[in-house]
Amino acid sequence: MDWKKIFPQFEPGLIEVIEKEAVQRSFKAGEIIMRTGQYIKSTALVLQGQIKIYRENHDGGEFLMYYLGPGQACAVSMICAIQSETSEIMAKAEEDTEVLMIPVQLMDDLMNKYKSWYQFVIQTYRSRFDELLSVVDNIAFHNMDERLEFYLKRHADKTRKKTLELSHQQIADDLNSSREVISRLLKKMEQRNLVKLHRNMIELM
Amino acid sequence: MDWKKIFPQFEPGLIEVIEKEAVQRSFKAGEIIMRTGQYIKSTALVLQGQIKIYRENHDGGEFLMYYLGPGQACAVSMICAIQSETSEIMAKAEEDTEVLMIPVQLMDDLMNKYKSWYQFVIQTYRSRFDELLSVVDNIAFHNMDERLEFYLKRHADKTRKKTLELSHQQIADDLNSSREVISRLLKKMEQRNLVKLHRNMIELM
DNA sequence: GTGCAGCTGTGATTTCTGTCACATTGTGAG
DNA sequence: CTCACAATGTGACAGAAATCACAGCTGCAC
Repeated sequence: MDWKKIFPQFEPGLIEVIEKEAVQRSFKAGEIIMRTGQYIKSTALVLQGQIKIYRENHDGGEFLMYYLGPGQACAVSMICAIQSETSEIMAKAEEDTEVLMIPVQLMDDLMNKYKSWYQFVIQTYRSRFDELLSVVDNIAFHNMDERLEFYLKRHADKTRKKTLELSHQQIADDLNSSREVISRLLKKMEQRNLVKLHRNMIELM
Repeated sequence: MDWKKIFPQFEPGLIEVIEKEAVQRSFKAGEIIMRTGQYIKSTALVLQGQIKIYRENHDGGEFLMYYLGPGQACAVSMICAIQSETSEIMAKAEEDTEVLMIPVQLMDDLMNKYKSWYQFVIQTYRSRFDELLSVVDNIAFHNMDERLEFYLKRHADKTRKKTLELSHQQIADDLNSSREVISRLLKKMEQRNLVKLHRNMIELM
């Protein structure tokens, strides 16, 4: 797998270092990549697949924050990595996923030596921060029906498909809501001709 | 005002540059320092006072994210500054406030040259990100009563006082709720002996 | 086929929150 | 003191969402 195509902005020297020091790892769909409280030893760059970043509640509730796709990196792991701290979030492979693990110890050095790495890190902070902001906006200012629409759109964007293979229960989990509520809201959306419902699949109109 | 005492971790060379290039500004209590959509020309280091960072809704709703006190800096302004982008948030002086404005153009240079600045920036990202995470936790997983308790505690921590000078309306605004709801919840807290209510003032027990 | 497990639909009920309407109380200006 | 205004208390009601209880349906294993 040629990871250099996925990070075309990286400069030659940086590529060399990564080539030498980083480890490529695979995760199966559904596998937990990182849990709350776990010690972070490396920063993950996503090569292929999707990683779901979410928060977990003391009593089992989940709450989706965002997805990471190819070419993206986990801001939390970078921040924690730099300070060698523990994770505050959960990361799970949504599909079969390939990541490049860059050891913590390299971070400072890369930041200093390679402009393209420095910019990549800053860019990552920026976009994850923005994403978190829009998440806050959503739960602070919008009801479940609007949050559901936003969720479906975002999901469609990520997968580039108009048909989402999701059960109502999965959606409810991501939004920290309950299955019945989601079912009812989806029905209403269907009546407004925004979606068509099938078993394990939602078609966006 | 001797700002060097507030940022003791800064190295001599860095202090010199800041001394030369930065501008000190004052804001009166209640003054808006930055609004949504505004172009960012500098990063703000807080010397004195409190700055409230919040999100504003299209129809006037507010939502408090966090406060910045002396020795802290606005992560959003740093991120935006580095990329010369516009702000997504509102910043308001809660008290009379002194800040040190560092021009955008310096950011890259400071990051490269001064380890203590680099670490300060990383530290700022880290703590703001964490703070945002705990905000998300709060609205995602907790009801208004718990959010109110969390809010009061956080406020007490910030001001280091057990008596909070707040009207119910102010609290409701910060939590994007309504005055009546807050009044009732506070009454319940008083019955549980967690607080004592006075006019324009809440005493934590 | 039979049976089972996992989705989905729906009604009834309850809790939480927001909203409206109004009464009451404290405080400062004049 | 009096008036005006801001802050607070409270009841009634409406809507959103969670929860409980079931029923029907689909698809897979055997």
